[in-house]
Amino acid sequence: MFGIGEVARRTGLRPSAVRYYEECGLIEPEGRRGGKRVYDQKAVERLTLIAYAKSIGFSLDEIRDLLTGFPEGTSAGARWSTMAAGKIAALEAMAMRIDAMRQGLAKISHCDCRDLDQCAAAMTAKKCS
Amino acid sequence: MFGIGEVARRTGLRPSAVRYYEECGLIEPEGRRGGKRVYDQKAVERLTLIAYAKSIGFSLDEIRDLLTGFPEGTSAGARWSTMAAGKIAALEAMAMRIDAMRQGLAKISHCDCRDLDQCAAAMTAKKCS
DNA sequence: TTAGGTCTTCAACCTGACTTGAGGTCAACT
DNA sequence: AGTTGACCTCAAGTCAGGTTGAAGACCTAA
Repeated sequence: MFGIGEVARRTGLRPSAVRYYEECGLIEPEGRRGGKRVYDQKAVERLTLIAYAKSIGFSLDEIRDLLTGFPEGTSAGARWSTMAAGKIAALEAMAMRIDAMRQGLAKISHCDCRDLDQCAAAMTAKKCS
Repeated sequence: MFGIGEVARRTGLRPSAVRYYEECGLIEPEGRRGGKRVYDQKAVERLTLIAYAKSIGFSLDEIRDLLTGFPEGTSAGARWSTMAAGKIAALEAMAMRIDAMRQGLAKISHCDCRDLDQCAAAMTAKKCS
């Protein structure tokens, strides 16, 4: 049994984040002892899962769906792949966006306008090389 | 000479955004007429430039630097390439981050854990395939 | 007894780029 | 005279994912 500080230490989160996740409905302490939250090993595991889900792009709302938004007994694979479907498309879009930004940056890096005013004028005229 | 609404229409921005850019020091109206902001063609061009800079990843703070943070007479190319240097690295990092997320998503999509608890336990044990 | 350490709650703050709303001005048209 | 419509200012709200601070409770060791 761990206090919130210990759970935080074990998961790399901060206590305030753990409380915040509780407020968002992602996790509940196993109980209270003298008013203090008490957690078990499963909480550590669940928080690790949450941290991982976050790292691959899920919002807290989505993670709550992942954890509680499926019929009891739905397999992990089914949950994950349902949730991942839209995310992958979003990542694809983001990757294309980044590529466009990179090309934009490359283009303006060898701009030979005299000054920004000329550059701006060229842009407005849609003639900026 | 245009009012703020006309300038906004020509640049695809909203009047509130133009006022906000003014507050941030990115642009000034050419003057006031009866209390109302009045803009010239250069303002339209400058706002177009601002919108473009935003689209390739610059923050408003960075755009203010771009416009006003160089010695008078610095060429457009010099300004852009200075500003772009760090951005390109940041984009690279972001692209790698997205790739990692994509791989994470692909991995968990064919997870064969019975349920999320098992999946979480496997993750904590660093044995999640 | 007192200090230290860990925890509690609740409200307020933070970032960035705006938007929204209230309440008012002003000129033009009917 | 009245009514649009475009504009003004200033304060506050929005989004997410938390953090920070104040004020207090509780336990333990010196």
